[in-house]
Amino acid sequence: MKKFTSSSIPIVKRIADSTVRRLSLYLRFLEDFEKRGIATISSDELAARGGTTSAQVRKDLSFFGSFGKRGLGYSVAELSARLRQILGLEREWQVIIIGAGKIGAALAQYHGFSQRGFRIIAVYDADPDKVGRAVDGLVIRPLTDLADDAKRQAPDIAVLAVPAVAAQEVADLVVKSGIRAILNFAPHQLQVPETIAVKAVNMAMELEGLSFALTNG
Amino acid sequence: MKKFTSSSIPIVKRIADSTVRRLSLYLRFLEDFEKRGIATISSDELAARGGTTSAQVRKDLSFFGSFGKRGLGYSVAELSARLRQILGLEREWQVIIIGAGKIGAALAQYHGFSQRGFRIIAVYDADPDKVGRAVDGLVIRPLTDLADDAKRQAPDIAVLAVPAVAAQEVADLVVKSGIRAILNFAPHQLQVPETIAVKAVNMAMELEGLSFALTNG
DNA sequence: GATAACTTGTGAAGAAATTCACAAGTTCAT
DNA sequence: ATGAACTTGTGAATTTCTTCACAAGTTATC
Repeated sequence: MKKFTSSSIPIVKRIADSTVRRLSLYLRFLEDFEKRGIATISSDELAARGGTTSAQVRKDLSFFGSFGKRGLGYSVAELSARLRQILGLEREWQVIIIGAGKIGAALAQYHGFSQRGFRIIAVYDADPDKVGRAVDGLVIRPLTDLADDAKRQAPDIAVLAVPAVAAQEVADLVVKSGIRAILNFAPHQLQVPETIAVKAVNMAMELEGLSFALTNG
Repeated sequence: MKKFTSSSIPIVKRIADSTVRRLSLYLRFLEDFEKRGIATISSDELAARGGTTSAQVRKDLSFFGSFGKRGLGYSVAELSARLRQILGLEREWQVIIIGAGKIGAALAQYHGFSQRGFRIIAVYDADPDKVGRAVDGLVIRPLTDLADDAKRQAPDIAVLAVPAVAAQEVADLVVKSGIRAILNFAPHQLQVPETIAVKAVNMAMELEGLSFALTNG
C-alpha cells in the first residue's frame, strides 16, 4: 500500500460511486454512535448497521488508508473525522436552489442541509410572479441574475428543481456560470461536460423500481 | 434463450437494480420520442440519450425478450408498452404518504406521481396538530389509523417522509400493516424483512457524493 | 509471558456487470 | 436480384465489484 501522511488522502484509483455512497452511510452511523458515546467500533458492527459485510467495509476504507487497530476496531471519533475529510465535508459548501416551486421551496426550507454543511445561499426562479417573494428568509431572485451572481458568490452546487422541459436549458446556464456540481430533481437526463459532477434524484424512477419489485418479486 | 409468449414476461434470473433503473430511464425517453411522433428508434439512439452504450441497451432488454427488428431498430410504441409491462406500470398503484411536514406535503402536492400511475390515497401524520388539516384535497389522518385503514384500502406503497428518529418505528408499523414496498425519504437505513421492497431517497447522501466529487475530482 | 479471543488489512478468488464482436436479419437503391 | 448499409441479439472477453480467507497485530486473562 502506498504510504501517506495523516493529513493527505491518496486517491490511488477511481473510486466507485457505490463505495462513496457507502462511506456516506458509514459516516451517518458513526455520528450516531458518537452521539451515544460509543468510542470504538468494529467493521462487523458497522456492516450490520448498513446491511453490508465487514469485508466490504474494510475494503471501502482501504482505498483511503488504514484507520483501524487490529484486534480492537476503529475509533469512532477518528474514523468519522477521516470520513468527513475524505468526503470533503470539512468545509462549508455554497448551494443555490433553482426553481421555487413545491419541491424547490420544500428543499429551501429543509434545514437538514445546512446542518450538514450545505449552506443554501440563494433561490432562483424564472417566473416573474415568484421573484421577490421570500422562501425561508431568502428572497427569490430572477434566474437571469444567476450568471452575474455566480461571479461574485461562486456557489459550489446547484440544485435543479425545475420542470423537466426547462432542465437542460437551466443546466447549460449553470455550467456556463462556472458551477461544477448539480443535484438534479428534474426527471430529465442532463447532458453536461464530464468535468461537471451530476447526481440525480428521480422519484419516478424509484417508484418504478418498487413497481417492478412488487410485480416481479 | 427461453421461449415465451408475447404476453408473459419471463424473469430468467435476478435482474440487477441498475438494469431496472435503466429500463425506467429508457421508458422516459421512449415516451418523449412517442410524443414527438418518432415511430422507430435504434439502441444507439436510445443509448446516446441516456449516456450509456447500445450494447448495454440491448443487453438490458435481452433479459426480457427480443423486442427489436434487425436492421431497423425498435418500434417506439411497442417497446414503451413492453417496458411499462415489465415495470408493472399497466396498473395503478395505491400510495400513502406518512409524514405531512415540508417534504411530505410537497410530495402530496406533486402531481407528477399520479400522472405516472402512482395514486396518493392518503396522508398520515403522528402530530395531532396536523391531523385533520388538508393537503391538496387529502385530509391528514392520524398515524394510529394506518393499520385499520390498510386493511380496507390495501395500499401498495408507503412513502416515508418522517424524521430519521421515527423512521424505523414507522417502517415497522407499515410492514405490520401488510404494505410491501417503501420509498424512504428519512435519512435512516431501515431494517425490514427481505420480502419488503425498499428504495431510499437520501439527499444528504447525494450532496455528499457531490462534495466528494468536487474535493477529489 | 503465554494463551485465547478479537479484529484489521489485503492479496486472491469468485461473482457480477459491462463491453466486444460478429452472425443473422432487414431495408433500400439500383 | 444483388449489394450496400443498417441494426439486433448474444456468446465470449473483459472489466469491475464483492467476498473469501488468512497473516499479522492488539487486548485481556491467568
